[in-house]
Amino acid sequence: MSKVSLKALSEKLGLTESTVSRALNNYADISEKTRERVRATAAEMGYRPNSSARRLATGNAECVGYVLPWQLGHLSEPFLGELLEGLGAALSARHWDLTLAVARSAQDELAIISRLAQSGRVNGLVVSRTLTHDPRVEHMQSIGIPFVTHGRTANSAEHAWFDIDNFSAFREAVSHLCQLGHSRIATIRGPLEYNFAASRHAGYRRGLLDHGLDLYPDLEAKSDMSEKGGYRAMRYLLALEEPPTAVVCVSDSVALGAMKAIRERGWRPGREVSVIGYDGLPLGEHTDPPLTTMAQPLQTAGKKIGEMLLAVVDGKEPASQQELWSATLERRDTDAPPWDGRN
Amino acid sequence: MSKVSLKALSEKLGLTESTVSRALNNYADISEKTRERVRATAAEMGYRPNSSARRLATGNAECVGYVLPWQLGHLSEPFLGELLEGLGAALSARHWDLTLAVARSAQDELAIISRLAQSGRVNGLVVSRTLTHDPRVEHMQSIGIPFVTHGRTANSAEHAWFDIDNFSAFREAVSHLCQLGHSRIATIRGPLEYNFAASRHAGYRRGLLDHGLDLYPDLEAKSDMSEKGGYRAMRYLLALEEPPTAVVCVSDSVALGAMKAIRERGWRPGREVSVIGYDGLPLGEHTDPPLTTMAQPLQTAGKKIGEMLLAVVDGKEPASQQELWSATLERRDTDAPPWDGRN
DNA sequence: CTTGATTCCGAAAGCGCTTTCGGAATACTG
DNA sequence: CAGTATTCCGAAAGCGCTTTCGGAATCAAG
Repeated sequence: MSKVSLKALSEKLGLTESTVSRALNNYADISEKTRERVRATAAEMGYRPNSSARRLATGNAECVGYVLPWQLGHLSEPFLGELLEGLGAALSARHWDLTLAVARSAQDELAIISRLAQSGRVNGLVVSRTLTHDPRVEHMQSIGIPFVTHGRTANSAEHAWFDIDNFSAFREAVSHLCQLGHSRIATIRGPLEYNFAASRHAGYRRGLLDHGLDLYPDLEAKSDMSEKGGYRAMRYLLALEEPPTAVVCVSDSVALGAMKAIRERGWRPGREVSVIGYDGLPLGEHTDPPLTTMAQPLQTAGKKIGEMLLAVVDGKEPASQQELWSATLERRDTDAPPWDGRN
Repeated sequence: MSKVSLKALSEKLGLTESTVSRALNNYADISEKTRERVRATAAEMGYRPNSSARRLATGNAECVGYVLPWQLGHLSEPFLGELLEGLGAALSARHWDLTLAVARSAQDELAIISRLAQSGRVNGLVVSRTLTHDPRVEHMQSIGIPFVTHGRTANSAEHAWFDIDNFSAFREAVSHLCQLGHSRIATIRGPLEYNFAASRHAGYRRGLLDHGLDLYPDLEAKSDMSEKGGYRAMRYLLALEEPPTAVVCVSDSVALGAMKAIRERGWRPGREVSVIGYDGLPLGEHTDPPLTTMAQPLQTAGKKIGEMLLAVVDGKEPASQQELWSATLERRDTDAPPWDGRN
């Protein structure tokens, strides 16, 4: 692999390894002249410091890890690319690496975190899809490795996190429906262990209360994060004696399933039943009809997260690295006033 | 981070570092008894060998890199998750790591490949979305780092690759349309630099020839890999004096755009114009109407690729590590016989 | 011209682990 | 029981780089 070593380089230069090393690392006690000379021949010879050696000597991995959510559904993946790209961008500013920790189970996940952290392979970690009570967070805290979570937790006051304001997003979605004239508004919520699902659900309830509406347990259907789950939940809602005239869904994929159920009944999303999803997936523009959704800004989330992690690694107080962004209503064609039967 | 070192562990055991090391690494010259004793207290003390030290000593990075395609579109990302999960699975069998190389440009990409390879950070690489003439491949070959490409190239005889049989897939798609009775079959093709796009296009042409049909340049619309591109290309096709009765699209996302154009004209995909996409994206089930597509099997592609790369790293002949999988027609609702005007 | 302050570089130790080699202790032959 | 094989472990040298420290050379100041 790496053919030219520090030794080879220094011999060619007629200098000591230590001198060359310091020259390359911009130590002050190297004359500008030799520094340039060193740089030049280093480039010329194609010298690349051996990472392992460097990391061993400095005790710095120059690398952070991203814990890949296991069993991430097809549709939830638009995050992935954006996130990884952003993370990479933030890290490459320092020439740091990004290693992926892929686990097969929650147990496995903890073990992998331990290995990565304690073997000195990474200086920090980022985990996505936090649970309200997330064992990974406690684990990382006890290990003492810098980290930032993508999503808050129950004790997020103590750590660095990046999150979208799920609560406000759903509150706003419900408010929007109320202003359109709806009063029988259902929700299809996700597993409440997930912090984002719990927040969105709380936002839904708060939105109703804001407008003086009552909470009906019947109108709160639960689902997993899949289309199929949304489909089943919507069928349940449609089977109610008095079906809702609108439904807010924990995610776009769940909303997709819900729309399918609505169409199957011979109804049309955005007519008999308004539907609002969450995520702002681009594919929502191509559904039948195009799906109204709460769009979250994820273009630069990854970069932000990366920067936050670097800050924590640099010793910044974790609690100082917290960022809350907002989702915005993206109206397409599935939200409308309650149907009057005509049209 | 890692508190317990080999030294600490060996002192506690009353053994030499070297002995402990060999015990842990299953050397034959360590008695079963002490081996067990070492293992036990190692686990007890929570010993984790320092990766950098180990890598430096062995000269083995125990790590491979995945070159993240830059500017991967939203819709093409379903691959990403599957691929990374699979890669991770294959690597974790050996406790190897996966580091991500994210680039911002083609130039950048080559530089990053060099750095990763020549600094000894990775033992091998995998790159996706190959071009027919891919500079990355030549570069990796010249550097001499093991690699496998996700997609073939012009000189794929010489290296390891994993690919889907794009040619046959499109040939089959066209054949299917012919059997439905279509004779005026168009295509929306992607940028032909991409090997997959070129293959699919060649397959399209071959499919027509198979059925004794002529090739009409007018019916070959070009597009980038986006929905917008598909939209524009379809508008062009629809504006022809005699529009096609069927169109095969280089990807599902392009097909999505095409469907939009068809709907806008007041037609219906699968009625006036049949549409066949490629990828088998799950979201295709939720479009209007559900999109017929050539589905590629990517559940285990990542794992397979990982295993192939490990084989090459192990010294297996790269040319021996080549795998071609097939796509299958997934009929949904956008393929039908030419419309007779009724219904 | 001497002294003290600067510049600049070499020497050497060490990061934490692996691996070859040799030798002491034990076991096996006849 | 001498002699040869085996087991098992310790000693030591490195992997390729960083970093502290000290000293030679150069400079400015008196």
